[in-house]
Amino acid sequence: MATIYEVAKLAGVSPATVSRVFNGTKVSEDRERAVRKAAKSLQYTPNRTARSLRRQHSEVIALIIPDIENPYFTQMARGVEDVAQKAGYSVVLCNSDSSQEKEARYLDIAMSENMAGVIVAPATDKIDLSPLLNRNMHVVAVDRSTLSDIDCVMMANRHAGRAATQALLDAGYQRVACITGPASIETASERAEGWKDVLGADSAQVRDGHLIYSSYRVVGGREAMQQLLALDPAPDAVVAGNNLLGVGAIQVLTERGLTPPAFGVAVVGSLPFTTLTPAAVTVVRLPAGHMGTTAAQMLLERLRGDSQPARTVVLRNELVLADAAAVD
Amino acid sequence: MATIYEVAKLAGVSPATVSRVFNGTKVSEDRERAVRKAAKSLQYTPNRTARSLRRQHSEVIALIIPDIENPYFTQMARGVEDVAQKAGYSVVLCNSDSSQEKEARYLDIAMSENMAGVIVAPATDKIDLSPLLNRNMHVVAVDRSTLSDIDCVMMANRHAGRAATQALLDAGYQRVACITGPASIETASERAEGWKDVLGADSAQVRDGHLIYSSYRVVGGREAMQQLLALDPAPDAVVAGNNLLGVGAIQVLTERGLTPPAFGVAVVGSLPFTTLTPAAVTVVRLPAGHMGTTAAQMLLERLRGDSQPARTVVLRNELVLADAAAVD
DNA sequence: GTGAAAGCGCTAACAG
DNA sequence: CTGTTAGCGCTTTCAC
Repeated sequence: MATIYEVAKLAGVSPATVSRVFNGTKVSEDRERAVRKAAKSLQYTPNRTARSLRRQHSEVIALIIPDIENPYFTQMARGVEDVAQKAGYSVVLCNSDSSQEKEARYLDIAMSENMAGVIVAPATDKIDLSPLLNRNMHVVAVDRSTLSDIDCVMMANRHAGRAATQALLDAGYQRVACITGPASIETASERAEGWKDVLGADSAQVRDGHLIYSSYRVVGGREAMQQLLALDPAPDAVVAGNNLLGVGAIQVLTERGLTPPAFGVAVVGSLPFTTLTPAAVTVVRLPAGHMGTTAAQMLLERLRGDSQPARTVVLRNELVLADAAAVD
Repeated sequence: MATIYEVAKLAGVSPATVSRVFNGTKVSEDRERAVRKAAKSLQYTPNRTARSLRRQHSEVIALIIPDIENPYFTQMARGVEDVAQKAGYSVVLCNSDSSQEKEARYLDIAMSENMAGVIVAPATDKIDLSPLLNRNMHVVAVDRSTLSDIDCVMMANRHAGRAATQALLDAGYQRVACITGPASIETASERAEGWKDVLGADSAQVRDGHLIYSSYRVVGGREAMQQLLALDPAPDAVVAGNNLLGVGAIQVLTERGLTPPAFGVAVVGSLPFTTLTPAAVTVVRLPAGHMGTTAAQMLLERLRGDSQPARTVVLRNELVLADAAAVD
């Protein structure tokens, strides 16, 4: 691997000059030409490790998400990438797998690799960002808030829960149940709160176990839906707290011949790969990609030196009564 | 940020001893205790950048994929992660977005960040691995082969294409069309070859434009399906070359009231988030997760010094006539 | 505008 | 077993 010293020697200049050429500092035209030529002939690539060590930061942004298999998060990742790339940053995706431990490990890596910044969708509410913050690293939270005083971009979760529930009621369903994620996850409990808002805290549903906290996964949706169908009286509609829960619930319903609209379904979050009939399922679309771009923009501002107080931005969602399979 | 020098001073030992403690080299028990205590009180974290610079390699593996939004690849990523984690490596995911340029950029980063190795699903067949290989980096290809002489793990694509086509014929469909990805992508052309194998190169379908090369995306499936339905005579069944193509095709069919099995559909690749009726769609399941674990294992072997000739492993796929939504 | 030189934080000889 | 020391490749004052 060629170094600046070899390039310098070949070009007949000092290593400092080579460095300057690759960092945009002014260098006389002829020397620059010589350097570039030498660099090319030696296949020189700047060593980022050395550069980071010297500069104390790299040009890469860490994006830590709880579930790499959930399209919601990968769509968000796309958003982050799009804006980061344009600003000259690369983003590396880390899957915490909803594990606090793995998450801590990746946070540690981001720190000790001198990464430029991190965007994290916290796996739990116990995430500890203090080591990074003490080191003056920039971190922005997405999807879920943290205890730390940092920039944050979230969805209007409670509102989404309300909209989904109301849509089902408006469609004439009588007993609207709710399946959501782990109670310890903010998005899950907030969406459930939205459901309660509409039904009323003392309604029959809320009393009768029509609210199920499950895992944010397809299998969680399946199990919860089965539980709901075993109830007496059973619900005639359900609000699914996220996309995967929605898929699981619909799968079970379809298997039992209760394909929507025979049984009402509203899901919070898009169903990007579904093949369902249009208009059968209500979707409260969450702008995952937009969340990603917003978070990336906020991080970039910080990296550029912006030091205004921490901001929280809440993204509006969009009620879609029509085709659940529509492109997002 | 604390350094080993500060820890050394506080613990009353030399920096080398601190380094040894954090690298598993033998150190007397009392000194080790002193070092750990000092490290903890200073919140010391080893600086990976410095370590990589010195050691000339890091403990992270780069995984470069062409589409982060495709569950096929994220499932593969899960597989890679699972085995890498256990071996003490972290994996960072890079999305090349099917762009040769972005891919090159990430390859460059992997190289200049001294990463331990890379696993790449090539965006195009023109991928140039020589810079990495010249540097003696270990790279394994997944999903698609390269011109370089490296380890590679692939699916039995042609066989999958054959199986899908045959299943449709066995089910009684008469005119089986095929939608596949860009002809320049190996998996796409191979799966189409499988389709041709079954129908016969001089069959009516093959002559009549019943094979469409599209993009490996939902919208590509939609467009191709619309084209096929406009044909006269129109096909009565279709083989979709990958999961997203399958989703797009089924969406269009459903919109036109041709929900399978009214129109036959066989897809190469799983449909993890679909909500379709069981048994309506034939799926040739591709073991994406397994591909990931296999690739990671091969890479790890190389990192441990294995230098046997490059191997290519081809994974068997599995024909699933039943529930397309089944868990993989 | 350019070069010399001093590290960034760590590991790995090399002595002891 | 332990300390001293010389860099890994780069950027960046500081003089010229």
